[in-house]
Amino acid sequence: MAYRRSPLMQERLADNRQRILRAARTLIARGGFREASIAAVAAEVGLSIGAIYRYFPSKADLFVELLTSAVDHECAILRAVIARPGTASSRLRAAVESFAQRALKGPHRAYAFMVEPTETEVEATRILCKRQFASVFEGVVRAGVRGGEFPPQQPAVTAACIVGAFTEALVGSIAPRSSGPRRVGESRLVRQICDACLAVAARRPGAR
Amino acid sequence: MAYRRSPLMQERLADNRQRILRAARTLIARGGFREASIAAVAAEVGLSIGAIYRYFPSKADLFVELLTSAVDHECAILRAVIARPGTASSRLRAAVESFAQRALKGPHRAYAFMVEPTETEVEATRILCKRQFASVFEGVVRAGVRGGEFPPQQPAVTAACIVGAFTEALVGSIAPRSSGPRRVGESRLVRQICDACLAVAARRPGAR
Amino acid sequence: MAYRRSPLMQERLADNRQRILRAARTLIARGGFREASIAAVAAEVGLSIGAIYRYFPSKADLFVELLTSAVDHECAILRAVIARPGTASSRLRAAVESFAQRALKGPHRAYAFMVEPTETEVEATRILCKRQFASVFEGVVRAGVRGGEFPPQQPAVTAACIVGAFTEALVGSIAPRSSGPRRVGESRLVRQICDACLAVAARRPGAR
Amino acid sequence: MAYRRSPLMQERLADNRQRILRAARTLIARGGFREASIAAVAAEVGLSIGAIYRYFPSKADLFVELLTSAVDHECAILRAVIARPGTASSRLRAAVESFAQRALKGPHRAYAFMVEPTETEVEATRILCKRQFASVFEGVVRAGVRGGEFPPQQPAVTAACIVGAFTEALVGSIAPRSSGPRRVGESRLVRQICDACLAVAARRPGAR
DNA sequence: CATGAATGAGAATTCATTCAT
DNA sequence: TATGAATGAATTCTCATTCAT
Repeated sequence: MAYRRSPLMQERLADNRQRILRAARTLIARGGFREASIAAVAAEVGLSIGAIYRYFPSKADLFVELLTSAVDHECAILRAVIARPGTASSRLRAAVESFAQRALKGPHRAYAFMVEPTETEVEATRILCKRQFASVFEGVVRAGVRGGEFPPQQPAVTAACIVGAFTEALVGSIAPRSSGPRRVGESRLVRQICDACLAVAARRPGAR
Repeated sequence: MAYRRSPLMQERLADNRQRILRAARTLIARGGFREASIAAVAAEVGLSIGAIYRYFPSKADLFVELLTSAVDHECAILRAVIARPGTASSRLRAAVESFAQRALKGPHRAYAFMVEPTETEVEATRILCKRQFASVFEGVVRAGVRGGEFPPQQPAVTAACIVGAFTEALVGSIAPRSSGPRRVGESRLVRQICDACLAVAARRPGAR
Repeated sequence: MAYRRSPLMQERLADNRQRILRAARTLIARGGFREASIAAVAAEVGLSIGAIYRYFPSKADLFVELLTSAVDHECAILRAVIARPGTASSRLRAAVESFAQRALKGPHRAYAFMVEPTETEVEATRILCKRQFASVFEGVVRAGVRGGEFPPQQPAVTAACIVGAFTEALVGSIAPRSSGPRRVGESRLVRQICDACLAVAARRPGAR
Repeated sequence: MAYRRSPLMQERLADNRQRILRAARTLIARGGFREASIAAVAAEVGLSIGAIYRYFPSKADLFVELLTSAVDHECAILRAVIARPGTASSRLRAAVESFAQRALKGPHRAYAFMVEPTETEVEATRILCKRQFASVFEGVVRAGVRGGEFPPQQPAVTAACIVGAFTEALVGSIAPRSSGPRRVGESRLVRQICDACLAVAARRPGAR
């Protein structure tokens, strides 16, 4: 006698998880983690506060998943870019360029994901994510070393340096309130960042 | 006329500001900004909450000063290192090495100062600090370019990449709870980071 | 679909705003604004502190609304009294009498609303309220002047004097802790106050 | 062997009480009671916080005395004005005019003394002060009644109405933030206020 | 006798989480 | 099963008053 959920409704329900994540992303893009209270997320999705807790056991869990999925997504894109044929150098450059261009599109969001803090639990996840993120780059570097394109090195360290380099260079021109005058010349910025990252991988070991 | 403070008391009073800053640093090192509530700081110094406000008008002021002084101190050291005679390359390497070695001593602290987020006001200060920090490196890079040691480039971007590279490489292996297994080989890590940073400055402009 | 609130709950909820206002009024009547901390109000309603903030964004807002609604209510009554047919004199007298009789019922409350100071924001509202209040009287005075019943004058000043006169005369015999012996003869007091207010409006310009 | 206080110093000490009161008055004139914390008063006099407590057992006591002395002073002036020869009417008018002109000179201070709130203890004093203040006016009114110049009435009520009338009319154009456009025509305002107050005393009893 | 650092008891406000309906 | 009102603990900040020196 009860109403059956219409397929549409069913899809909507199945979708709720995604919609919540999407809403959280929107809020973060709008005003950083600080603006993304559970109440705000609920309002943004059009669900009740309680409903959020039906899908995520705690706020931390929500944000952990958010971070994880964002990084997963980003990594997938980068892996695809890297999988294309070409030298390690060209693929590394393409990956950095790809990331940089996306980050410059949605500054706030990139900032939050890369840098802005939250609860301890989320923080821990961010570190894991960064590692995962770095490991994508580690892949090309390692390939380049194997192929003799890059000199011997610790690819993990190189990858960390690369990720750090472009993050910092982007965040510097991205961070909130940094209504910088240097917003111009994005394409030049991107090129320089790519050069820098490539140089890190292609570096020649220095003096003892 | 008036009572003179006993030397002991006088020292204690003059010291309180420093003791508060020290306590805050301790707490930050222990658990990040998150653990450093005014109440916690007060407890750590052995003062009342109200007493903290005799020395700092607000929590933000306390942390801003903390950050500022830490960065000032760090910058002074780096500037001294950079001021020594030698090629731009050797001086850049020396600066990176110097920073890296210190960061590896107090990982948590470095993390909090470089990366961990806090209130908006402090965050804004961090951005300024990072710029100041980067400008030190920008100096050597610029010198190297002028001297023909490094190719033409935007020193500001290079400096950001360098700071990002070593921060990430250090903090990545350092971040809270990351009781990593890779704690080994610190000297090798430092060497690689130095190589990477030098490479960024000495890079050859790429394709396109 | 969703659970429906029981009518009882619904009423309770709809009522909470009013209950909070009522509680605040009670506390003010008991001990002035000073006794009406958010905590006290919460305790009086039987809600948690946080709950108050669901209904009012800040303490100031609560009190501003309290003041505004009290004055609105009072003004509505007075306007009704004034709207009745009759000479300007009789209507002015009726309004003052009406107010006086009500004020004598709830002395403390009248005191708090007319005189007791609070936070700046509320204070600002009180000034607006007083003006609104005075403007009601200004209306009759102006009518009386137009009709030749009262001599030419600045109705705004007259209204302020009238409001001041009856407030002081009432509050003076009313103010907190003034368990005065003069509580007697209320009807005579009211009559004298009415006479005084009428005289202000009907006054003949003096020397100079 | 101890240093003897120089006469100058002695005077200074004897004066401290007055200097503290003066400082408090200054602060109140500058920003109302809210700005007059014990620390601020101490700073203004150039004494230590502790020293204030040597002269006044508590903050409330300080402000009570402040209020009392201000009102005493004001009353003395008014009494002198009233003591001059002339009809009750002319003397009443002169007193109101005298007060009004002084109030318009130092708006903030008058506001604070007449209206702005403080601790309960001070509040009680304000009421006493107002009564004392009113009793000065009560005097002339009574004289006028006795001399047949004013009709029979309760002089206490009349006095309250008079004090209320001019206070309100003045405070209305005086209250903080009321950067009113009507700051003009002060002499006209004063005249109207005087007329109103006289009318209150000279009123004819109205309808039953 | 003076000093002013220190206290400590509030005050307002925020928000993740729970639970009666 | 969904709701969102209610909770309550945490946090920052204020200030009159005390008391060791």
